[in-house]
Amino acid sequence: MPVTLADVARAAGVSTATASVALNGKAGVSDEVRRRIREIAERMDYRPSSVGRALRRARTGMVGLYMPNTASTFGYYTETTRGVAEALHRHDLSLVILPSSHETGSTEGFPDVDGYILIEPHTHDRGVPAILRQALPVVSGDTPPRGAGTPWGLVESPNDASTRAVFDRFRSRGARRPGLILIERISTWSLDLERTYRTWCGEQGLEPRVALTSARSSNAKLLSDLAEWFAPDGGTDAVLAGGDGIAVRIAGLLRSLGHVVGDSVLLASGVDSPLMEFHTPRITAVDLQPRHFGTVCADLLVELIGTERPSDPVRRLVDAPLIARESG
Amino acid sequence: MPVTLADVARAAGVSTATASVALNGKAGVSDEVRRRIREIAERMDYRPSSVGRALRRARTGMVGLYMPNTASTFGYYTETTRGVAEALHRHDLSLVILPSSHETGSTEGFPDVDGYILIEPHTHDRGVPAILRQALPVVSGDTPPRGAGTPWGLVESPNDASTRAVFDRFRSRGARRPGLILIERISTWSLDLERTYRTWCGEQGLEPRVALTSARSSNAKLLSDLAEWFAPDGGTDAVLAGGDGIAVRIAGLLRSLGHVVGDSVLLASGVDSPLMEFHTPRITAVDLQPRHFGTVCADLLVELIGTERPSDPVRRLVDAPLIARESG
DNA sequence: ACCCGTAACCTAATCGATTAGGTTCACGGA
DNA sequence: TCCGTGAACCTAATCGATTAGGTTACGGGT
Repeated sequence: MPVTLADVARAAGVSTATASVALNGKAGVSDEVRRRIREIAERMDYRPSSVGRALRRARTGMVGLYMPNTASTFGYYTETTRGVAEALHRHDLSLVILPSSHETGSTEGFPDVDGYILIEPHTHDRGVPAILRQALPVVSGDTPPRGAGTPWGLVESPNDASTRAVFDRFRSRGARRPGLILIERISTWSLDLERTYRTWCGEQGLEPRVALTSARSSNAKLLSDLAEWFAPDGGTDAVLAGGDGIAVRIAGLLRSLGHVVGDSVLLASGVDSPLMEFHTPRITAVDLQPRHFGTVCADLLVELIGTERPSDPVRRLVDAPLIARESG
Repeated sequence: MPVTLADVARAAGVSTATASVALNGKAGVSDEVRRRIREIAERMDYRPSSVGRALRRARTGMVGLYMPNTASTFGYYTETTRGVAEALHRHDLSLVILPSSHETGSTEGFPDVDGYILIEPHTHDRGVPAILRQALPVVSGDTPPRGAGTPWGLVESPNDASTRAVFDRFRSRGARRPGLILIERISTWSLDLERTYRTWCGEQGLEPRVALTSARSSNAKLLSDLAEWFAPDGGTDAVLAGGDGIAVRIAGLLRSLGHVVGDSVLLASGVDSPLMEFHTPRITAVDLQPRHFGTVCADLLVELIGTERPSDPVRRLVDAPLIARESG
């Protein structure tokens, strides 16, 4: 039994209409009455019901966040989520975490929202096209897979530029056989990394070396798989690893193989995190600025809510600087 | 302009009351009419408005999640959030991420929810008492700080038992001067670790060695701080580190100091994660089962919503097994 | 004195779903 | 035949906030 507008109006001896107008700062009430109503509302600790308001305004004030249910990179999603939540809050919107509808591809049971934010939409995730099919504003962080539909807004990181920055740096530090290690090929991000790397290799006259490993295979398995890859002579002498977790893992395996990270083999991570800064040696990484990325997604969605669907997605770019450290 | 119940009713030639009853499977409609209404609703792709329903039922179907805004342990929060979101979804509830009201201590601007879940409530977080003050069901994952208020439900991990398990294991592997490294003293969890460790030291006739470091201080700083702590003779020879990130960090620093992790110094992490499994050497850790923990919190809250406030918090325990690995 | 404009309020409809409380009608029993 | 009963529907109120569209009453202009 929370305090309703009617309670406040009754206490102030006015109609709900007047109370509403007074509290919302609209014209049509005397300053005197407005002051009194405000005071009474304050004293009664009146909080407008978001439900009543939502019904009338045909806006729920909710934004749905959809992310892959495999958290491949560790701090990244937490940071992104926080960034989104805080930015939305500044606009009086709330963030709802949507369950993965990965297999079902159904938005059944999703709450009513004013728009969606998609983070890292994966190619095989059936929930992604289901969301894009709806007539609501969608901002996608990273390009959705082909055929999934077109978002209203698109927030991108310059993956090509940062990938090149990593490999150019490897090259300038004397690497002759740089390689790339990925743990998945289902996000646009990792596909970008691989494509750019292969192009770069072509330009440099190098043979590309791409290893696809699993986030689940054991260290022993991975060690034997990669032993040849990192063989002392003719092996990979610089590697970009997708994800902060995988970079730490590779660093350990390289030590087991007798390598010195940052010296006999250069290492960089495609995703920066505190872990990269505090690893020994500190690991060179691309800072995707997840928190900032989240706020940009949220702010763009806020702009798009209430507008017509644009003919082409509105694009935003979030810088992703290379943080150079000892490892590579 | 989504399809409303009235649209369906009109198309079926019945009143909204009949349509509502038919679609909700309540008695009072003939099977024939029910079938027809269902079919029409299906064909029109009718989705009940959660707002209209919420207004009438005086339930929003939303649960608020409040977490510390410092993500001290990396994958932990993502996992917990997913667990909560999925469990709630099974009960047709949605999860809203609340912004931190750390400094303001105000729930102003929070959306209307049916209950709250607090994860790791920190001692100095003013949002925690603000939430507990409300007349809504709250489930707290970890005990809230003294004076913050009493939650309706409490989900705990056996921190004492798992801390003891770690140090008993250190002891059985020959450690003589085990120590504890924390990065904060504001969560019940870390306070539990420290208290249990000190008690354990008393029982064992050992001098406790607790180091409080910051998640922000540089490796160089930390290395010089800890050099004496880990001195070859008489230094700490086994350490429990709070958090997966900090454990990896300590592992690196120990290597710099000439130690062999798992041999000259034993290392364990208070929080397990894929990182611990894939580090070289693999790091012994307490598995807090964050995903499961999240579902237990959610399920408990669902039980409590709609009931009277219990005189004492309803308690649930989530097991936290020690995952023994090479490091310690 | 009369008219008109306007500030300051109020009445009532509206958003969508649910539900208490009718109304109708068919059928069974006396 | 008449009444009672209950199934099958319907009407209208309700939840809380907003807002279009009145209704007063007061003041200025002529």
